[in-house]
Amino acid sequence: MRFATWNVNSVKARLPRLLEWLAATKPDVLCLQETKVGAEAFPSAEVAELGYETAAYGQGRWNGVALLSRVGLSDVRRGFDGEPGYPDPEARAISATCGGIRFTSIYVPNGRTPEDPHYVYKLAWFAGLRAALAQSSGPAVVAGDFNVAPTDDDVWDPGVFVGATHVTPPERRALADLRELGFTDVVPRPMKGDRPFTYWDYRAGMFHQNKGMRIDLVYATADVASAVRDAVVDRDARKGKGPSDHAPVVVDTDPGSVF
DNA sequence: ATGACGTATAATATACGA
Repeated sequence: MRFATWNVNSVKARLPRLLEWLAATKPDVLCLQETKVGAEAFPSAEVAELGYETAAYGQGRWNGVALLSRVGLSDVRRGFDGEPGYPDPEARAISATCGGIRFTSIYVPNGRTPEDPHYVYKLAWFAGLRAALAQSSGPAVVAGDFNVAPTDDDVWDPGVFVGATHVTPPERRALADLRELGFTDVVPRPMKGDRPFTYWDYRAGMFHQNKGMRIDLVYATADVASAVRDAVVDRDARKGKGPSDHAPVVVDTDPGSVF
């Protein structure tokens, strides 16, 4: 199986690139984030022409997540039990069973700054996600924009991030709490350079200088993680005219593995 | 060259992103 995660930063604005990428990469399952459309406006018909079923969860202007699958898509759940909101729950998580694996596409709250109420919300959201995942069992993949760089090696210059969100000990603790549930961080290889960054700010030529962050993560249960044969950041998708500021992470499991 | 911010909206400025 090939599965992937990609923060597309608006599925409407990215639709031509998304369709081109799907046709070329052919993932069996794709976790999308920041679709920025309501479920009714998701381009389901367009991706259906490429053989994909869609489950979308959106609220219009902000957030929005979706799952695309060509290996089945069942038991769709939007959000999760006990999900915190700001104050109301936002479209940040969607789950479905595809090819025997329970996939969850997540877009974790940004947090803005460690002093901001959104930072408290971010940590509460992680805690809620952890509690919900603790209630489930079986092969699972939680993939998406975690908005946390797991280590200092996952940002281009730790000095720049002193006092900033995405690198604080409580945020990294939230990731560790998920791993303690039995999830493995499937670290991809970079296509180029020494570190597998997945996000580069649009501004000031950050991509071209490889000043990025690894914040798009794939967390897999042991059965799935042990079947992984390759994982890569598709930085080609960050190139050219009109890219998202995030690159997809593409994971291949052993063809002999059945879940 | 990958090439110097982008997306969305009750819009011509503002919120948000990380």
